[in-house]
Amino acid sequence: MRHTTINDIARQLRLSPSTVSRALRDHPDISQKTKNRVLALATETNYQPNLIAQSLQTKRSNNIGVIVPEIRNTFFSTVISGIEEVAYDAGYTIMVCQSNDTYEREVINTRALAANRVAGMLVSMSQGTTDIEHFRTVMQQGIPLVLFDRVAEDLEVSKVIVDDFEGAYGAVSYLIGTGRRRIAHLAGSSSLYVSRKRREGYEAALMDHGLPLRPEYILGGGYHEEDGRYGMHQLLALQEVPDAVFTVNDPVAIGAFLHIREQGFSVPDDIALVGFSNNPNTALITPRLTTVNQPAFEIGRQAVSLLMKNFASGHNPLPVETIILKTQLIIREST
Amino acid sequence: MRHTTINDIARQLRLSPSTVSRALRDHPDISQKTKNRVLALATETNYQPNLIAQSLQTKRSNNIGVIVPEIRNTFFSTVISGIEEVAYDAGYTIMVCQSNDTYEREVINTRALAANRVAGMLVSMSQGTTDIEHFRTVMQQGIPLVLFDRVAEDLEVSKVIVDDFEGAYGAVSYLIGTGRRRIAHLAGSSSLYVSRKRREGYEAALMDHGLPLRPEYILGGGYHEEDGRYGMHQLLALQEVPDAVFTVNDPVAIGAFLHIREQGFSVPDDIALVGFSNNPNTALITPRLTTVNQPAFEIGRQAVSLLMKNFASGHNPLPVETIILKTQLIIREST
DNA sequence: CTGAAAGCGCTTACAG
DNA sequence: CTGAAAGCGCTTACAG
Repeated sequence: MRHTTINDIARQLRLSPSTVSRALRDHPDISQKTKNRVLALATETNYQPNLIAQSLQTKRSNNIGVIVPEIRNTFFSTVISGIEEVAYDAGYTIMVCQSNDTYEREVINTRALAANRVAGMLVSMSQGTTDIEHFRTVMQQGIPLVLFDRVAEDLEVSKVIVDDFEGAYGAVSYLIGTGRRRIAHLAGSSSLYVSRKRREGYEAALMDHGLPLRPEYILGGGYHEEDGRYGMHQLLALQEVPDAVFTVNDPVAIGAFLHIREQGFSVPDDIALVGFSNNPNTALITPRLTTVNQPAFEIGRQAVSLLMKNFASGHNPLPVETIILKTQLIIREST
Repeated sequence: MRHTTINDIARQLRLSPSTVSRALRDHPDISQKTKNRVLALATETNYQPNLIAQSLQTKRSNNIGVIVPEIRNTFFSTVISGIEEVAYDAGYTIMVCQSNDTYEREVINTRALAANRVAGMLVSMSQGTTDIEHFRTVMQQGIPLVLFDRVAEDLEVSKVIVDDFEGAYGAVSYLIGTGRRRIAHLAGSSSLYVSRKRREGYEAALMDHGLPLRPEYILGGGYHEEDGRYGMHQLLALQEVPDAVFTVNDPVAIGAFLHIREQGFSVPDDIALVGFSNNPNTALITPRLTTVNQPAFEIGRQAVSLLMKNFASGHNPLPVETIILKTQLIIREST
């Protein structure tokens, strides 16, 4: 017998389990004397309520599910920190899954969390996800869902994002303002809404300043350092090498930077560079990288808060809400 | 009615819940025909077993609790990635808590996870923890526990660590080999076993090479960038400024580096620098930082594996085991 | 091959 | 103020 139960306490005190249960939750009906006896024995036997049993009974869970592409990735781990922070204060524990950027695993993750009857889910989509039926299933099961950063455009669900278009537009406009004319874009995957928005911001900035859109300057790819290296490798092979590169995120910017340096070019003299996210390590590189700040911790906080608002609303579902946080161009030495 | 239950299926098929339960778990007693009917309806109604109810009944949980000082901190988020990877393959989901490096919150975290009746716990201790009674409680409750990286010396429990002494000894010996003689150490908190071991390695290396131990060269502190800055600030104020610094971890090394640079000194010309962990961003700084590699992802993998070995052993507890992973000195440009 | 019954550890109307 | 009973969604001896 490892864990003390309510029945153990009831037996020892010659009370009914109902009374013990009420005493433990400080029900007004119960006499102070009984409460004291129960509490004393509970402390003595190190009683801890079985949350599993409690959840089954009350149909309320104190767990929140989180799915991200990769836990080790500064942006996501910072978001998770923010989520945990707020969840902790509200008495929730988080269950964390990673999709490894694959659709299959994301689907399995949503199933596992649903089977665990989490109170709600917070998801940042995998790069490989185009079918969003699994999210519909989650919602049909009555599990509140909030998407953050990597969201699905055509899913009617609450979201927390940043002004990706604006952020990209501002970054590219700034590059143009510093005299750059041949600005390339390492764009990530077009399957992700967030990437499409950033690309649109890039394109709009060029057009608004009367610069041509050159297809060879827009390269798709992934979101990791190696994708940045590879993309940069391709750009350097061009007839007319770009004089600036705006990347879909910071890891790609860092990969691009490393490749540029290895090839003997200089940032920013030969090529200016702007990333997206403001991961801490962008400030560590020499030259320190210009980047678009994304408030990762705050995204996490807002996402859980939004989710918990749904818990509070009971069974009448709240209207869908999209929170758009402001980005900010952090100008440093790579531009 | 959101989630389909076994009873729903039983009613529709005019079967008993027991039969449905058996059919679902492919029990040999049940006829193939019945199994087919059950499975078909289960799929159609999108039945997902209620893991909560299952856990309560079987007294087995498919959740593993993880407590780290901080989720956003490359080392820990990488360990968590490793944990999730192995846990996922074995059908477990992880519940992640952060102690924010405080004892109080660590205690609350262990309680919350115990109340959730996790199958086991994986913990890296907070800086503020000296009393380890809460871990004893966890063990008394029959919850397998494995400590990693930041472990308690006098707790009889399985652990996954690296050869901290060796790692430190090797790093400092290397510094001595390159001609450095005034080697300081930013040592972290002496409450942590891991820090004491690294410090011992530092001291042993000095002594073995006939160098004096200078108290003013050994500075306690925390584990973050700002602690490195502050420690370095103090070292630079010394009569005789050190010509090398070995730090308890990489964030501290980075803080020290930034302060050195801001003060107009050069790494490694004026001061050589060695960190500990080999966080990815140490390779991003110019000059790239020499550091002691700690296999973070592997630490995570080994820790869960050890934990799961305990699940398998049933109620006869396994002998305590300590896995010591090898470190490796990564020589780069800061030395 | 299938079902009735009991129970995992709780909570909560309903009585008294 | 306290207790008996039912039930949350499952599983598993025990019968038949």
